[in-house]
Amino acid sequence: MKNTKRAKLEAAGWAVGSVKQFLGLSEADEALINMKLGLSHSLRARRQQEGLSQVQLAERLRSSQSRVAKMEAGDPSVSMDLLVSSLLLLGATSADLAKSIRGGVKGKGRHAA
Amino acid sequence: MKNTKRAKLEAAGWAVGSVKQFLGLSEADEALINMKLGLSHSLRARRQQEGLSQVQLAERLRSSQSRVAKMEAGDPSVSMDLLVSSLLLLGATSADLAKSIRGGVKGKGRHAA
DNA sequence: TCATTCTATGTCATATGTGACATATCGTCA
DNA sequence: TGACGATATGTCACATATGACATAGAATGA
Repeated sequence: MKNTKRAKLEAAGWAVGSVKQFLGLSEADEALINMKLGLSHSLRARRQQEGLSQVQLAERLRSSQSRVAKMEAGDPSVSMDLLVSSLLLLGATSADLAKSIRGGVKGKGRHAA
Repeated sequence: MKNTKRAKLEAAGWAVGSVKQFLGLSEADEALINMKLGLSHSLRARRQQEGLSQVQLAERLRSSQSRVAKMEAGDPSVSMDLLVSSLLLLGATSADLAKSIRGGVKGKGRHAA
């Protein structure tokens, strides 16, 4: 993963999938990104659900606010492992994660195709 | 992740979950490991389905035989990202992955509790 | 027995991810 | 306006994952 524009575009609310051929993304790359974005959004949703700030969540995860921000932004520098283990620490079940992964990005995107 | 005995035990066919308190594993750690094992097994299943050797699969993935072996063995050194992207390259869909993740290890384990 | 093929395991240099820090942006309230 | 809290972004030292290589074990066939 190199291109950073990608994540920015997507985090900015693009309908994911629309940027596929735009950059040289393979189907697999695209799918992986979608899955990660699904997890990112789940993470933010759960955090807000619990009424936590990024700082508070970072404490629970024994991480830092900046990393939490990056997780939620779908930054290419965050691994799926980190997203998943964070969600698990927030109480998500395997079934929850499966849903996030399968559904990819759920939030009604602006610019929807 | 540090302990390597863990993966060995599990790869050896233990009913996953039975080793939980045995080592100092949190629920989250355990869940993550289960998910990874589910993916590992899916990978092996798909490879065999296609009649590929580990060497052949490694070529497709632009990786090496040893890493494929480690992926399939559930070695702690392999990331979820690698497992997932490998499965995607093998043609798995998001739904397939969701299933593997949700179900964790599927194979009827010996030593079942 | 020896070859051959496939898989497992250990090690290493390099690539990538991570937490931490600084700093910027944004919104809200006085 | 300024101050405050929350979030975003860039950078860096250190940790971990990765591909590659060597080598060992296991299974099969001659």
